[in-house]
Amino acid sequence: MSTEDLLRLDLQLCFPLYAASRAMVQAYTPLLAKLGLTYPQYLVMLVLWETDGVTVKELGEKLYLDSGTLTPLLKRLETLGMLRRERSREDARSVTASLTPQGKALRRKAAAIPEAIACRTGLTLEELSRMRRDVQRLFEKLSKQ
Amino acid sequence: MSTEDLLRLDLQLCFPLYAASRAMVQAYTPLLAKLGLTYPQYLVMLVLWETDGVTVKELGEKLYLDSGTLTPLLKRLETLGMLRRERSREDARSVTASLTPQGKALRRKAAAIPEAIACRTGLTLEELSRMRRDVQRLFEKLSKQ
DNA sequence: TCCAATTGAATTGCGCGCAACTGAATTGGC
DNA sequence: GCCAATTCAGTTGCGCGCAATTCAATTGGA
Repeated sequence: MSTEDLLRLDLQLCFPLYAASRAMVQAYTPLLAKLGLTYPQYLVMLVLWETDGVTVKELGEKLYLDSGTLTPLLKRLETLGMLRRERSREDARSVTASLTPQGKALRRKAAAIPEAIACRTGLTLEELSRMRRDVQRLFEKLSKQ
Repeated sequence: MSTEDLLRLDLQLCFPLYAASRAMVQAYTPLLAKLGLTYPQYLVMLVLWETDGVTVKELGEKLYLDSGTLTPLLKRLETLGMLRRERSREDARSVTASLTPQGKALRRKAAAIPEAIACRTGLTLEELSRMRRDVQRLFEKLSKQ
């Protein structure tokens, strides 16, 4: 392939990835709007529904986001009444986010979302699983070093 | 799979996609910094290097971005001296972006980027090609309707 | 030839992402 | 026990993305 070709938009992997990621968020948006959440806020809630009471640092490690993104996002979720933020007693540098009853209750309303999205992709569960694994591997290659 | 499982972060396709897309942009960032470009600005340049003199509308159709994103982005590229923006004479509603000599010249410096990124993924050209096709198909499914 | 509907770009407002920095708390080497 | 180095959250600033709106130019039907 020539240098000419290598710069062609339709031959890049980055562009479909970028477009698909945005289209995925757009697919979630109307479903999440019913819960009053944005997509990144939904990711934080997924973590908290699995493991309540996590620090900003732990959230950052799971979601690959830093405090510059998470601090204002968590403040918004706190304002919405989904969680409480409080300084850790053991280590006053860290802040822990814990679900309110309302935040916990939202889980039931979110339960229908994954299947709705899976349907939208038109892929079988096996295809979805393989794709997730492949994209995950790509992420790991790109993120290390 | 239970509803419990369906909400697990590590079983979603959306999250690897979101993380990989951001990691891909991060991989480009230091390479593009040498050209003075951000990743979305680079995408606009890719379009212009293929087809010089496109309207905001055409750019939006190729990149799936709207004027709210493109107008300020194009103004920044104009300030950088990469392109000129001018009202079309045939239809005064539309605005055309055309490369300056400096914008055209930047292509040569960008020529090395695609291969550098391809190496970073650690995938063969066949694997990259298959992945691009799969992600492209996912995008098409998600974006229609 | 009107003029209502449509189109295209620009603007506004908001929520990310992220780099760079700040400041307080903790740790670890001596 | 001291203090330099590190860690953690928060802040600032900027560039997207995108919804919603505005406004001017064009189109198309009566």
